[in-house]
Amino acid sequence: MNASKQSGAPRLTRAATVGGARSEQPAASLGAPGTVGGVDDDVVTLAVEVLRILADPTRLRITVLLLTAELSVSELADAVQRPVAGVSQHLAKMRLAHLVATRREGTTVRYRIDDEHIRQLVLDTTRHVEHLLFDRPAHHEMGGPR
Amino acid sequence: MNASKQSGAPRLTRAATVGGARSEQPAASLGAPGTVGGVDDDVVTLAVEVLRILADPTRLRITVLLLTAELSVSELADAVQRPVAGVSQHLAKMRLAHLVATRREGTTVRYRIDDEHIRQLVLDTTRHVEHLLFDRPAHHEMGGPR
DNA sequence: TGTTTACTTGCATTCATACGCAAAGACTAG
DNA sequence: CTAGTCTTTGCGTATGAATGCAAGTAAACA
Repeated sequence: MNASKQSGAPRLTRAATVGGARSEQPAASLGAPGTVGGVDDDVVTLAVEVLRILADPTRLRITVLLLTAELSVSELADAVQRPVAGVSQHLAKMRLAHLVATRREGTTVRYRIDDEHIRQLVLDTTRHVEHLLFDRPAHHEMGGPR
Repeated sequence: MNASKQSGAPRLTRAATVGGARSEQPAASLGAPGTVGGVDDDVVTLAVEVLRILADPTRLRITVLLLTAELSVSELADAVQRPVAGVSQHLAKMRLAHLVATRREGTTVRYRIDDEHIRQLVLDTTRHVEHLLFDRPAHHEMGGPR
């Protein structure tokens, strides 16, 4: 019995195949090389890296703020109501993943989103989640200060 | 100095405000109530919950597989090349977050994505990431199997 | 040069999560 | 009821990540 193959996932494999460079991994059973579960490994890796960064309240807020404005660390810290040092750490990770770009202006550093794909990804994500929230009234409430 | 307000983020606040029910939190400084950094709290909470789930290689692969087919646990386990028990655990979390729905068929359980918003979110995400990968050839390689 | 402002980095603590393994449920078939 | 799948759940462990605090760097200014 076997149900993987490319029976499902559309061109997820193809698209990345066009992209060029990728890591090599011998497929254990079947499917295209560099592919597991019908999804290209590199796409999964990159997607996970980006999603992981967005999957944090503070970073998500920062990202959304940066969608429309170029802001400094202290401005962001003030906006999301977190200590500056912490925000800086988050920004460092976002920078490592190339989600944001920086520009120095005197002693302050202004952050922005320079990648259009990232911008669209965030816009679409928030949009879908808003619809999701609209369709389903609160499911999982239950206190838990955090 | 203050740079937050709604100077940036578009209707992220409005949209959810229409949605109705949400948690209550007194804004520390300013901005709409139930809002931090110009982004609605509930939208952030839900988004983070969903993103967290997608931000795992196995779960992302499973999700993509379920985009186009209704599969059983063992089929999924085989496809993503992971032990059945582990896949079941992942599916449990996805179920808790209402990302997937199940249907029993004898001894087997078939999983599927029943929410159209989730489907679109995943499709858009993978699409954007593919473009991302296409534009930028590998940035962060560096030895280290797995 | 010394000081102030703005940001970054290092470190320790704490909490969350993924993984593997083993046991328990659920359902079909004899 | 017993045997055999398929799936779920519990548990211990190891790894990863967020947070707070303190020290370090960078640029403007007196």
